[in-house]
Amino acid sequence: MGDATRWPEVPARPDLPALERAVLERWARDDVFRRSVAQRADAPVWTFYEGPPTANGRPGVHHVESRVFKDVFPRYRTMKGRSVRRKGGWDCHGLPVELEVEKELGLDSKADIEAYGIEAFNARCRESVQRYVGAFEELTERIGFWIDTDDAYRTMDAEYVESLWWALGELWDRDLLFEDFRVAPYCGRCGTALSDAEVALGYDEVTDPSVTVRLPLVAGPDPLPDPLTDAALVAWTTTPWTLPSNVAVAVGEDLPYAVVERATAEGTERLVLAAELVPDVLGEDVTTVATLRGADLVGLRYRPPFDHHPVEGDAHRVVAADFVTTTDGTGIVHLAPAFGADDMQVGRREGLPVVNPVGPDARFTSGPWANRFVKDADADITAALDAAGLLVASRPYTHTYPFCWRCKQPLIYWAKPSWYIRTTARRDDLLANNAGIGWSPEHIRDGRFGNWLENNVDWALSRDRYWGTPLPFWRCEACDHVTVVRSRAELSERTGEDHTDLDPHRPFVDRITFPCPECAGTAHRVTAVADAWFDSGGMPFAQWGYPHRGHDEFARHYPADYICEAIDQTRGWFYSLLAESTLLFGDSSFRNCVCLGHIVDEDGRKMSKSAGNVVDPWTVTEVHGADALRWLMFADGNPWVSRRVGTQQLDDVVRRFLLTIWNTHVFFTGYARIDGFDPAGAAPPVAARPVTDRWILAELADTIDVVDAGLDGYDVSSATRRLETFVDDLSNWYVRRSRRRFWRGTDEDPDDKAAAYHTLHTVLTTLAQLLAPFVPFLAERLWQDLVVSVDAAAPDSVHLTDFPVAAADWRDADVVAAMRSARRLVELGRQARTDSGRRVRQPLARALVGVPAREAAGLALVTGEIADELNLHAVELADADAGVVDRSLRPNFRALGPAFGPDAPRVAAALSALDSDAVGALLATSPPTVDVDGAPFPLTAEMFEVVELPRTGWSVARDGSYAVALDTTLTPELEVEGAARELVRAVNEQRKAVGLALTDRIRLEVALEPAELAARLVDAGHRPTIAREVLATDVDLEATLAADDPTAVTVPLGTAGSARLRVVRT
RNA sequence: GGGCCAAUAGCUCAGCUUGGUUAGAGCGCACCCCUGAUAAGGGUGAGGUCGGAGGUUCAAGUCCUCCUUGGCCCA
Repeated sequence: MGDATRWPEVPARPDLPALERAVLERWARDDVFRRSVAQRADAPVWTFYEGPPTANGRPGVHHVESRVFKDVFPRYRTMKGRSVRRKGGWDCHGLPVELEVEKELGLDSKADIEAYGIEAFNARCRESVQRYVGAFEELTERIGFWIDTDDAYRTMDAEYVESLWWALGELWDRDLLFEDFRVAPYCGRCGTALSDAEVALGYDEVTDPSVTVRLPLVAGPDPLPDPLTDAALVAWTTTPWTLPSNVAVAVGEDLPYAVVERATAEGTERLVLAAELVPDVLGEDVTTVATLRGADLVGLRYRPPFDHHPVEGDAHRVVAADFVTTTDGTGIVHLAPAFGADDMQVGRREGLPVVNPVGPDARFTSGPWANRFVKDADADITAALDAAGLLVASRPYTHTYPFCWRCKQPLIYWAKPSWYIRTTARRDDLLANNAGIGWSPEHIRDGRFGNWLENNVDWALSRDRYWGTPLPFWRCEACDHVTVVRSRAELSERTGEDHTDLDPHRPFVDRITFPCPECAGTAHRVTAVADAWFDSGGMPFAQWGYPHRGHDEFARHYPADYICEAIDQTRGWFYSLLAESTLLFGDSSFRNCVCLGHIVDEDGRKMSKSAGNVVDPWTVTEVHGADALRWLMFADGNPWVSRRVGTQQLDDVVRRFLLTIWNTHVFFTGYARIDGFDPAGAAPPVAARPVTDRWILAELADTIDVVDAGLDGYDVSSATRRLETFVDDLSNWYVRRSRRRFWRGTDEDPDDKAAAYHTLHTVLTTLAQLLAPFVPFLAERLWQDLVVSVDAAAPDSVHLTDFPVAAADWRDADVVAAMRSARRLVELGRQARTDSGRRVRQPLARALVGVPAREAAGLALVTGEIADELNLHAVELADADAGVVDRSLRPNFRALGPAFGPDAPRVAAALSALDSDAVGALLATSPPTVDVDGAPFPLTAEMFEVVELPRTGWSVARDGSYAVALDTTLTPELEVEGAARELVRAVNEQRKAVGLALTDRIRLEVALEPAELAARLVDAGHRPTIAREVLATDVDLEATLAADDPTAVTVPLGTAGSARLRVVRT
């Protein structure tokens, strides 16, 4: 062994957060992140896109989740030799930012904002975004997410906005942009449409008047078929105020409808509605005249309920729609495209007109109820229907309805002009590109995301807001011609003024006009801004300012190999990325996508400020450390299921995993210091090392394979599970079995000791590399202590190393299998010892073991391990021929099933029932054959397993095909040997009790009871063993120790007697 | 109302893709061991009709259908 190494002193109980802060300092001082990227500069590129977090609030634990998942795979790919640029990004625009600023400024509506001034308002938005960026950057660094925040793109930067302008220009040229009405939830008092998120804030249960109306059928080009003559459709709505705008009714094509007749004051009438709903709507007093399918009604015409508003085009007819159900209403749905998203969609398909007599204040603009808030007109409209003889019924209807979260007014759904991206024109491309994406979990592709794409609707792009990417559409006030401007340079050309330094935000761009290229008019910008999702979906090109600049970077980093966000982004970022790249470039901008579940508290509840169960990431990092949080994220269940984060889970990770690794490290480093182990010294060849060493190296090789394959396939679960198992194997089998090899004297068996040191050192350093992507702090500390401190030439950070590759001579399937059997047998042996009351310290002569036949040969490798672990002199394979075992058969259904089909269970039962002699007879025949109800069934060797159970009266434990029988006989020799072991243990305990160092030598004084035990120990040759084990230079087994000597202790020595002993340092 | 996911030990989760007759782990619990990893470590045990009902199959926790409950997304 060398002696020049300087192993660091490693504290038994680490302060993990402090350790991490020290690592952070080291990374910063040595510029490790930058160097890890720089040293791969010429390697093949692997591209990661940062899905920009909206910096409109302080970061929470859920941000940590996505950020550590964004970290682990780039770290891994870097170690695998790829060039992985980590460009950060910030999503700066959008309604959440505006709302935050509105709150700060005490503004309450768009009118307030405009009164405050758009320029000042947007300046505050910009400032608000920047305020939180700092908080994100700090947390990002603390959790070890390596991302280049200095190089980050910002969606509010002029170059970014210009890229989006270019993209919109491309879409315009390809006829993929258009303007049309869009129905959105709208507050008439605030004068603004609300986002889905805002609408979700204001749902409330209310009772509204619902009306059921008759719509008399009228003959169209063809006369009405017989049962429908003089009949009326029965339609139902909870928004009577939309009836004046009725243009059609919808039926379900495959639903059954009934024509019923009922008595009225004037005679009889015929009504048409869904057959299933007749009793609910009309009661029992009706006669069914005819039954037909919805499809039979399609195309029929009816008289509209009101005629206050001019209706152009082909209206007032029956159309089919798949959203029609029979859960309530009449199965005939009134359509007013101006006031319902479904209605508008059907209206587009059917070419229905839009009748919209409602103004931006949600009041009627014309007709008898002009200037009335629409919902206030419901009662009068119902009365008018009744007066016209159209009202079948009017009932209060209780449902949840959205209200404005600001002013509590009921919202209406209202059509307003809006810009759309014609994504439906590329639906097949979207689906095809989606099919090529590697989703995790896979079901996203055909499930949530695929379904969403199947039902794709055009992307509503415009928002009538302030803090966003202004749509670069300039419309001529004279001829309506639209000019799409792709850059500030183009704007300069068109205006003849220099706008190259323009801030391309409102209100600056709004002020710019230029001559219409088509006529003599002047073009003004449309006032809308883009949906913020258009910003983030454009990041693959816009982050480089492409195509105005950044051509090389774009070419090099498109598409992304990997992106990751929470699962709620399917319709957000994942969609906007796919839609924009499909429409602009024809392919998907990302190849693999990991979707994450949500974070919940330790009891599985959603985290929310109001519940007071929000876990602050800073508290976690300061109490448990970032590695603990990271490992919890990676190892707790699958990434896409919601994850519980709380003290209990974090404590568990620290104790069970991180500290187990640390304890192993402490163990190794402690002894390496004592022995001055030099890892550069000659290592015994693996094949020459003891079986335990070969075993742990084989397990290590397998762990490398599993972790490598897992990370390669974006599967952290199987990787972390394998690492947890490996760490447990290492600590609780390898180290525990090997302790003695480290602390016994170097001169006893130098080769064995060298093998142990080299093996454990290899394992720990490799483990550090395997852990590096997951828990970068602990991995770094291990690497520093185990490698950098003793090898000046080694990479000075684990994150600068290559991902480990298993050496060929580590792999050893036989040893792995044998050790698996051994550990199972040891378990049984311990059980047998417990049952028999023979504690492990008492040596026993031998055990007979039974294993499945295929494992018998390999068992020789590990019988020594079993004997040692169970403190046995011999472990022997039970031998049927020696007559000491009973044999029985265990059927193997895997082979029996296919061979015998329905007979398999009976054959299996017959095999299980055979006694030892019958088994012998069966094995003696060829082929082995079993009789079932008189019929012979010839068997193959695969169809059963021979179980050998020791026949002796020893202490037996059995599990399946494995069995252990302990010979519990205590001979005088074994008794004395047990006494020697007890004595050694007691002396060592005493050494510790009096505060001796591990290396101190002693003089041992022992008085034995009975006195002749001394002679028995000496005669059996235990004296030198005792001396060696307790580092005694002198052993006196016949000392005289006074009963009241406080420096002496009395201890029992098993069944042999007891001892009074004293240790004296020499 | 639609889509997707989940349901396995007291709790948290593996196992399901590729069906095989003994369903595993951690925590917790009970009992015990160890005392040269020691403010650590380890063992043994109890604990399961694998949400329910059908079906396919020689064989179902695993595949299929329906249902129940919870979650997410959308209407």
